[in-house]
Amino acid sequence: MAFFSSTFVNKVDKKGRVSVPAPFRAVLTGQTFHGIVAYPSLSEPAIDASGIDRMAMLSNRLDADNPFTAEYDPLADAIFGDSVQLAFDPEGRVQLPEALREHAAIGDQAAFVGRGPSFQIWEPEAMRRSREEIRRRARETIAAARAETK
Amino acid sequence: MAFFSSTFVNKVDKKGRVSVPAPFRAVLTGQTFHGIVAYPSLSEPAIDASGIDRMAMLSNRLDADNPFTAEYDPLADAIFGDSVQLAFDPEGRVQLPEALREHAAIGDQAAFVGRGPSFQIWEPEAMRRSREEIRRRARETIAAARAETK
DNA sequence: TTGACTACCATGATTTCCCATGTTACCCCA
DNA sequence: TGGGGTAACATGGGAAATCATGGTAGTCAA
Repeated sequence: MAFFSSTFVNKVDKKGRVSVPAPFRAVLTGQTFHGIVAYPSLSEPAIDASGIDRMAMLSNRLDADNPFTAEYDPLADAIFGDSVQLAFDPEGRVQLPEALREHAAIGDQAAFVGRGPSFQIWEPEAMRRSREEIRRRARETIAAARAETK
Repeated sequence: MAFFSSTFVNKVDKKGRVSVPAPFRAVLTGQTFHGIVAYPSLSEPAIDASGIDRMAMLSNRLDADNPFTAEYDPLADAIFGDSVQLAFDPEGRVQLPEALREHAAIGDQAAFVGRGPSFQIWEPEAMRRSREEIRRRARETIAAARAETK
């Protein structure tokens, strides 16, 4: 019943290792796989990630919802085909594969962004820009809603 | 069901710690997470906060929908990316992260303002000004309404 | 043997916990 | 009703544990 929340920026060392923020690791304790599952985001230059339990759940839901629809194949393919299980080392770090780092343009820093049941990993500057854009839109939506009620 | 009400001003020490007013803590007892959830207000220089149960509710609603819809991203980001879970220390204090303190321009004092199911944290002087402004507008609205009925 | 990966160790910084203090609010009783 | 006592609370500082990070050595496989 814990969530991934908040944002943490950690360093990526020469070997490609990154510390997963301790609060995130805490959320994952007790799961069957001691690490995270990661795959490239379908819509953003970021890495989507969560514990393995959620992947299992997603798999079930996808399968139950639409195993024969047109959307299933590409979706299932994108998610499970490109997903990687990254185990924690004794210090709670994971090794980001080159392909994932490239997708998110991650250099020597990685931003972990909580999203409730899952989280994302961004290149910090790209995340800042994306977030700014999101806030701008949110404010516009609010403003539009207010204008309507007048 | 209890509500956050009244206003309390407490000190922020060198380490960034603040006592959450005892009456507010009392409202939060019994929740699954012993602390508060805080995030920057979209429209004001203040910090919005509440217990974690409210977050859990939001999360469940989000996740019940298909997590691959277009609305999911910005919403999940706004709610969880910017929110922080702040645990109580044994004395009932929380540590306000630098980013939040900055957003609300909080120095060595913080004002806790009850808002029913949630509360806000302000820099005391900014809160005073904001309240004054709100009252002024309320008076104007009333005055305008009276003028119309004449 | 080389390269990649994993475990192990060291270090500095931060955070958390624990204890002490002063103050205020509340209660009980004479 | 006045006074003393007690409990709750906000606050401060120091100690201990946690965490992020960097480097080194060992292991396995190609």
